[in-house]
Amino acid sequence: MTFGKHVREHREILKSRDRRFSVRQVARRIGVEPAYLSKIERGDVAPPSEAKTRALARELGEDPDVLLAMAGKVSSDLQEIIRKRPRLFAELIRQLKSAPDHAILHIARDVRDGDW
Amino acid sequence: MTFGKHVREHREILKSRDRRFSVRQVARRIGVEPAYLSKIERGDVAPPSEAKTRALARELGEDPDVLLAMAGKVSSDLQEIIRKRPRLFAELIRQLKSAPDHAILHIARDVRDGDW
DNA sequence: TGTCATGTATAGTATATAGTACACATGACA
DNA sequence: TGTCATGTGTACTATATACTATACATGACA
Repeated sequence: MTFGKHVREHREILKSRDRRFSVRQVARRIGVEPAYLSKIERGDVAPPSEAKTRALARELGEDPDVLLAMAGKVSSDLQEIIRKRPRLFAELIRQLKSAPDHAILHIARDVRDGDW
Repeated sequence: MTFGKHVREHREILKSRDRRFSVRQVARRIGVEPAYLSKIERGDVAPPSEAKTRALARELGEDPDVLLAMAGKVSSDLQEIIRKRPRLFAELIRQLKSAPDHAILHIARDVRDGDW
């Protein structure tokens, strides 16, 4: 599923229940021209900037990290965390490349619970 | 320490022992114009692309992830790993933001040893 | 049946990114 | 003392990114 199709699909679902989710109105709320959002949804142009993608996620009630990923981006706050300790994070992330989901989830939970 | 100063410093050290580490010769080996490398080292222009930064790291015997971090970038292979499972990695990385180095190292070791 | 909002086609713009090409002054050194 | 490599100043360039602005055809609906 491409970024555009995904956005269009979700927006259409919301629109079917609330007509404030038209291209024009959503565009207005996220701060872009309607024609631009239209082109984005049809894949006519690349996904928008991180800021606009975040606004769109908020508007559609979606996870910004997921939408950013679909846009081919990684959140700038995550990048900053990695850049501060590149060796440590690079190694860890590459180690986790093929780890099962539950392992990653488990580690995150342990860290959150202060098991380190 | 900026990217440029760092590169210049390290290249100069190598050059003092081996004159093949002149701006011109390093530039030639990494595939850029000498004037461009000169400008990069003096911070006259932004750091080069990921590919050139990697070539430079190889040339200087440095960790590419570290040099990329100094260039304000995160390796594209890491980004791809994150983008494939954005929710999991986003949560984990944010959890680890203020974790001590040894904790991250410890986790990486556990994962490598298959303790998951 | 007029108006109003809708989606979209077309054309254009500003800024950033990632460099090249060439010329020139300087210092080493044979 | 001529030549050669060195570092760098100046002037461009190509492509990507991230949009805006305007106009138009269409369908709803009062």
